[in-house]
Amino acid sequence: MNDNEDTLDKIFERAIKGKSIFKDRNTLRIEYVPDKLLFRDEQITRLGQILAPILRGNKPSNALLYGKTGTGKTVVAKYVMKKLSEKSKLTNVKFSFVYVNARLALTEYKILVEFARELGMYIPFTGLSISEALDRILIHLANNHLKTILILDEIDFYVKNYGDNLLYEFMRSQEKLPSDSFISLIGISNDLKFKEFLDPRVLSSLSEEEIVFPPYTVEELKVILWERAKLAFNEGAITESAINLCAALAGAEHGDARRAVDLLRVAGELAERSGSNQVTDEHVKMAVKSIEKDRIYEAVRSLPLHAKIVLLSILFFKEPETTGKIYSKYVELCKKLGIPELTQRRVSSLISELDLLGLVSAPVISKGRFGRSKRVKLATPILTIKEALMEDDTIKLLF
DNA sequence: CCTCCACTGGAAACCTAGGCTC
DNA sequence: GAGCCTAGGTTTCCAGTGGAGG
Repeated sequence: MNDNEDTLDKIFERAIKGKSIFKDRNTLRIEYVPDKLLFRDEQITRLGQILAPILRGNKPSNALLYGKTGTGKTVVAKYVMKKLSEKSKLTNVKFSFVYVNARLALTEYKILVEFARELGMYIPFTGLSISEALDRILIHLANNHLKTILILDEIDFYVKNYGDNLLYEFMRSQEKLPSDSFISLIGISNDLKFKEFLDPRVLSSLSEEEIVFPPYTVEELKVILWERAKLAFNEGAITESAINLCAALAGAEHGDARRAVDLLRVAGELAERSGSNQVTDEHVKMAVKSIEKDRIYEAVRSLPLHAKIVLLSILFFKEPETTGKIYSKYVELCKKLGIPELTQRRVSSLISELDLLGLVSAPVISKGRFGRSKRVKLATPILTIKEALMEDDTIKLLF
């Protein structure tokens, strides 16, 4: 029996016996909201106090939650909203809460589209002005006497890219709404500096209440992971040192619980796939690599065609190259494909975008007499990028 | 100290897809 | 269907620039 057969055999064997590493892998998903949130009592209480007035039909203050990624902001917000919804069934007050992630929505307009969709109304994905879209939402709220709490996640991303117009409109929306409906805004931010971009009026209104989420310590992460592991894995399916390693790796960054839980999930999946019956340190180490690879793969795959061609052009050079050189290569590739090429100005922007995604590194350097340009080189394993680029039918023609 | 390369990156104009009103 | 609107991507234009070589 060779290794493959051996592995398959183990997997099938376990499937038959109904025994697996996981008891309930859903508890390790990002969206999962646990019944009990650890080390966040203070924040939960504060947010609860802030939002409680809605149970009597009054408008809660706007609030701002901030802290680094994976410090529990989103999960606390969702948790409190869940509890609040349950409580509201006992009273007559009807309200809705809407969760929108600004970074996933991408544009100002799409935030509104998302907001509307969550309220159960339809707004066309193009064709309306922003103010028209907002007006429609307000009319909908007014007609249905809706009290709404809008949780705007990654609000810093939105403000940095689009300014605070929309926030300002939300703040002023009360003037256009009857007294029995309102929008309260809960902003969630990874970055405190974004306040500098806000108009003072918006700032004072948004940060009527502020809740800070400190990073988890490694010790706290360990406890959190243990709690999750108990729900997710079968008895004895994970070693203590594997959990500690997850906690240590995530703690080394900045106490990122999301990353810690992610590591645990992927490590579990890898262990299961390899036919092992226990998650060990080795699986965690493999998980680190696997997560990084997936990230790159996904980033490349979702790139628009021209960005992919630019990336491929960069791939051709072993040494760091200037924008000019890469542009010539890019033009050459476009000719081969028989598609019209973009201007160098645009390609320069595309390179900057690839830099932002972390796929390439492209700092601007000066070479004195020989001009000033970006120094472009890959920042990620070439094989992974190649593999991901091959997925594209058009790009494939160039290999 | 000055020059001048090979761009950078801001600003505005332009194009396209789609929805609006009448 | 005409004539209007907007968002988002792109092109056009161009002033600005860090520093090696003179």
